[in-house]
Amino acid sequence: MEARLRDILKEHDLKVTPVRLQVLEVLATSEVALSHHDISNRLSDDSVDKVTLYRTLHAFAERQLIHKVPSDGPNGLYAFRLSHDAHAHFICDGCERVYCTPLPEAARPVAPTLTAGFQVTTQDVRLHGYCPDCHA
Amino acid sequence: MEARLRDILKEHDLKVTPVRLQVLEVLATSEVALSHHDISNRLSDDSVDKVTLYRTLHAFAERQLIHKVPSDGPNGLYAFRLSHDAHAHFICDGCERVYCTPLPEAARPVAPTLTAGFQVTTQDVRLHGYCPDCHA
DNA sequence: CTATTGATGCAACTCAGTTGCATGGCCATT
DNA sequence: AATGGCCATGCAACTGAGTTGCATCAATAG
Ligand SMILES: [Mn+2]
Ligand SMILES: [Mn+2]
Ligand SMILES: [Zn+2]
Ligand SMILES: [Zn+2]
Repeated sequence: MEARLRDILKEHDLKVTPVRLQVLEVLATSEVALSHHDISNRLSDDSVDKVTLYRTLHAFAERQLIHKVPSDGPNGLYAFRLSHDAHAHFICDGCERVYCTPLPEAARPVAPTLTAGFQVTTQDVRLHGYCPDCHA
Repeated sequence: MEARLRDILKEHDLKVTPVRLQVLEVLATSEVALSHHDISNRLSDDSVDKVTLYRTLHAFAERQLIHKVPSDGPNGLYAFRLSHDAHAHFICDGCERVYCTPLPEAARPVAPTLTAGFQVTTQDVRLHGYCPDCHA
């Protein structure tokens, strides 16, 4: 496990450190997008400074190891990047959790020609609803 | 103009006040989504308290007069609600402005059957690119 | 093993947004 | 037109996310 994480960091030109290994493990094994607070809580070593965690997240995002997820709430969410393809974010209106899911080719909106002059480069879809746990 | 704004407020069961009229005018005449700071700057009466403005925005959003736009940046954006239909948000990667635009029926992603158990109720699309002003 | 570079920790700060409370203005009733 | 209830407003103080500067320490190259 840890050997695999070491490799991921090296492949992205990131120095291997205990903090980074832990943070990466938390993100790589989570099914949902996590906030700074969430991650901090899940770290086995609870003495990691908050600033260090922010900087770690920035470094990971810069190297495309993770990505920041647009959220409705006030604080940022981060998720491990599975693929670079267009994907969707499923936001559960029950538990507020955000699932980062692949989006079938067929369900992708074709970049529409909006009002003339708007040039679309990338797009992403946000789905609201209820996750398995919250399904009424 | 102002008579029209008064009507809109009344139709949404909101008491008519000078602050609300001004804030509504700013939002109703803007082509792009605005932050608390943006709105504050555009108010003719610059003595409006920031808390009052926040509460005004909450009241408007609660009554569906406006809606909060999911943004990448740290602060919230608000836009006048044109229709209740699914629509897209165009985010200019040049000037950072967010345009709230209708989305052609054909370009709407069909709620995909994700992993079993996820129930989709609503969806919205985010488009990144360059607006007319920033078009290279 | 040593040197360099960058990762970490700590303190102080900025900024968005919130809460409690007192005052004042909108509007319904008379 | 005057009265009064209710809620919109303003002010002050607070919370919480995220940032910046700087000193120290640890990961890796030589
Ligand atoms: Mn994602
Ligand atoms: Mn919108
Ligand atoms: Zn849920
Ligand atoms: Zn632009």
